[in-house]
Amino acid sequence: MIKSMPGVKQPIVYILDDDPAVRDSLSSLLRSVGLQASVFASVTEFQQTSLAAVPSCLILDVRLQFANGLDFHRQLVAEGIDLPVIFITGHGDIPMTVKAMKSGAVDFLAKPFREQDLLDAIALALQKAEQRLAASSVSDALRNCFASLTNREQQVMRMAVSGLLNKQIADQLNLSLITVKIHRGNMMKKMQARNFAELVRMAEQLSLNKA
Amino acid sequence: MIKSMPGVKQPIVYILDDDPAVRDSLSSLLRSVGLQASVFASVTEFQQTSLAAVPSCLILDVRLQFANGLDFHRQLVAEGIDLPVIFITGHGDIPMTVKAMKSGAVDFLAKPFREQDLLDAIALALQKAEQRLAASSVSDALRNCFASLTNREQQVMRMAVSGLLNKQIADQLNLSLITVKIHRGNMMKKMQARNFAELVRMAEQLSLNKA
DNA sequence: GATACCACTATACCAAGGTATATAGATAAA
DNA sequence: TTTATCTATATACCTTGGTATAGTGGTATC
Repeated sequence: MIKSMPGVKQPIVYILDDDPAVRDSLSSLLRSVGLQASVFASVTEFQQTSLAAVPSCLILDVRLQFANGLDFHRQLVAEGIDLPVIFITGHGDIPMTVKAMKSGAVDFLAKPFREQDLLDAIALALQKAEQRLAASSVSDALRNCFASLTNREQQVMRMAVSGLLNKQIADQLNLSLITVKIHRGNMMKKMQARNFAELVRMAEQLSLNKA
Repeated sequence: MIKSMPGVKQPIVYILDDDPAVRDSLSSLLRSVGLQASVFASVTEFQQTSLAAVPSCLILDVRLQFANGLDFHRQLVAEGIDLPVIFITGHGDIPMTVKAMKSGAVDFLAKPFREQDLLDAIALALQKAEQRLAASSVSDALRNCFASLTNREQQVMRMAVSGLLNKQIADQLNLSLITVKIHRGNMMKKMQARNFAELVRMAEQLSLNKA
């Protein structure tokens, strides 16, 4: 059903539930469809694990022994860990569902649920994870390029993409025109921008205008 | 509580519910906090109304007499009518809630709910409506500028922001260099772009690269 | 037929961008 | 000490962008 494609790494489904029976049944369900599962009994146990750099999602019980799944989800989001989350719960209600979905959960399943519903949710979550991974790897590459610039080159890039002429940049930085041109040329090479339009779009992705 | 600010038009809250008692109680609740309400008993009645160009949201009953609120919401989204929607229902369950939230609803309230919860949801919805309105008015202005360009000028703009040199544009369009320069100059004036970087960002907003 | 708009071209000129070569001071690492 | 990197500058040269002026031809509107 789920084939291992060349180039795309094997996805991982994390399961965080304090009930051993649930952990077992879920992980065996996942294995039966060829998905790799990784189970955790507590928030602390999960936090001690470093997440693999593959498309992954988290199946999260709302009511954990020592924690609230919703709060933990919000904490993950606040920490910038963008892991698609699927909630499962035995004691759900509508306000809880709304809260979970507002926080960005992919799905919210009340027990008992159909296995297929969970598998569908996982498929969607992993798809989102792949997209985010692809997007972040692009912007990672961009950030690396930008970080490889010297301070001056970064300054010149910011000012250039904001629309300033070389002459204006030179005035504001108290430099000669030729110096600005050279910084600009080096910057374009390091950023691997084939033309100025491309550079402007890179700056947009890096949100250089805002910061 | 909700003051009429100068410059910001009076928001409208649409109410679509087939129960007259609900319509009455909701609209009097809204009026009591100074909000303008506009009530509808059926989907057809709502569709016959042209929406005002002010921040607005829709309070939508899930179970209507001749229609499904969730489906109607999806239809609105599909038609590009981006009106923040708050669902209310007397017979809700978790899957229904998930479906509504996935479609982009602002909130989902099961009766009986606290009045304050609804008012909070409305405040959030109207805030979103304002943001969308502001964003769309900006891109409307941009689209008007772009539409005011002649065909040639649009072509030249697309090619310029994709990074092509005037010479390359001239070759591809079988024009002389000077003709391209003139189209480009006229285009910059009409787009009110102060520099090329700004033009690239305008093109991004118009998503000229995709289409 | 006059007017307006669009598209296209040419000449001429100036401003701006970009590169190569060469030089030089400052600083930090091997 | 040598090496490397960053910073800054100058001269020279070429390409590209942009504008003004002037003119041609087509099309549509009044």
